[in-house]
Amino acid sequence: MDTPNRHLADTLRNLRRQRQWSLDAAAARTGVSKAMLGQIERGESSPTVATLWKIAGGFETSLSSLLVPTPPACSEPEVRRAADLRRSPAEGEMLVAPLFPFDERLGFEVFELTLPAGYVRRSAPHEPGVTEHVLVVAGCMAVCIGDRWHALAPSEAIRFAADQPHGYRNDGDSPAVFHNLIHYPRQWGRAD
Amino acid sequence: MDTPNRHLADTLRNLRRQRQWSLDAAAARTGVSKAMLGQIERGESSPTVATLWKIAGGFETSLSSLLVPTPPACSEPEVRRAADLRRSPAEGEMLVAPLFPFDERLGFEVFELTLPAGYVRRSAPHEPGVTEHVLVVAGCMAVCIGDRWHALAPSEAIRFAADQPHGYRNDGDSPAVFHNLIHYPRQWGRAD
DNA sequence: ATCAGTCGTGCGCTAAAACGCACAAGGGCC
DNA sequence: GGCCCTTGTGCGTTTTAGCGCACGACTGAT
Repeated sequence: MDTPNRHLADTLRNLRRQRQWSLDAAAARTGVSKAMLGQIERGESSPTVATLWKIAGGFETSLSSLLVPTPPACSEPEVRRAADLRRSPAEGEMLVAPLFPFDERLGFEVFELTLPAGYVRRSAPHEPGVTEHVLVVAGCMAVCIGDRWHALAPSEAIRFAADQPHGYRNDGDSPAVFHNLIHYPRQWGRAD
Repeated sequence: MDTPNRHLADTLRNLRRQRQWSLDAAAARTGVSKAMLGQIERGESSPTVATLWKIAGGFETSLSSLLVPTPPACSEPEVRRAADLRRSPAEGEMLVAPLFPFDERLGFEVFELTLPAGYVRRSAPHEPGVTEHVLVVAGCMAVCIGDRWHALAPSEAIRFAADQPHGYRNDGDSPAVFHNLIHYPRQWGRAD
């Protein structure tokens, strides 16, 4: 399988053309011979990590951008209407409205959560490296991280590592609403 | 400079140990000889992209994770209190409260924006690949993407490519509040 | 003259096999 | 029982051989 070599070939050639560098110029900047660069650009050679590192350095770019295709940003605007959001909750239960599902390119997902008055929820830890954000929209609530509760008012927010037990609690008399933004550590360039 | 090889060596050995695989087992799964794997783990060899691809495949992980150190997630919870948020706006001006500044590890930043009644703002395009999210907290507003306006009510949201002219408008009589989440394309493994 | 591609050579990556090491299971003996 | 030696097995390392990466020099084309 030479998928990464193919992509490497294309991006490297595009990068060089884009900057109007000759093979010699690129060789001078990267410290890699022009012959090697030419072969890589044509997909005839699979460079070692060491030379790839020199190339990335000379081009002042990242290793990853040379190896894995940078996913194109979403072109069409995506709107979430109220009609899409209202998930039927059991009475007295938490209401979960997915605003934006997980997107590989962005690395996170966003929910709108509504907690009935007095509601308490504890969540199991997520995978290691997961970061959760709570942005209070309305109501008075508290977030539990580990064993400490953090009280939050509207317009306040908290960010915490979610790979530990955590929970939410509504301290007020009216429903509490908050945006829940969960970020997962990126896994780029999966091989299968 | 052998920084990536050093990191590759450590992470590869850790990964294998963590899964309790012998070199033979790893060789069977990756299709790379155990001798090669041993040398790479010991930092004695700089593998080619092709073999690195096979290794990533066998370990069911990403190329990037083998090459660049995965930044640790934030360990201490970060709270944004109301006191931190209130930026003094000129009267009749837009109020910008930074909730979470840009974080290299997460790739985005979050603001809370408040638009006075009738306020209209146009923004210049961001860099290519930037994705913007508008999550309406209160009020009736509209978002302009390119030349089209999208009306939004509370609890509604929109995601769009921000590398084009865009703008916000408050359609109601009361201030409109929304969370603004801006994602920047990641650049991993810079060589310098 | 400049740029891209090719040729020949050496070194390094890569795989298969052989090696050394540690540990556990037995087997014979006192 | 305790003891020593052997055998076997699994693991990581080292060796051997060759294929391919990587470079400098050359050629051709515009």
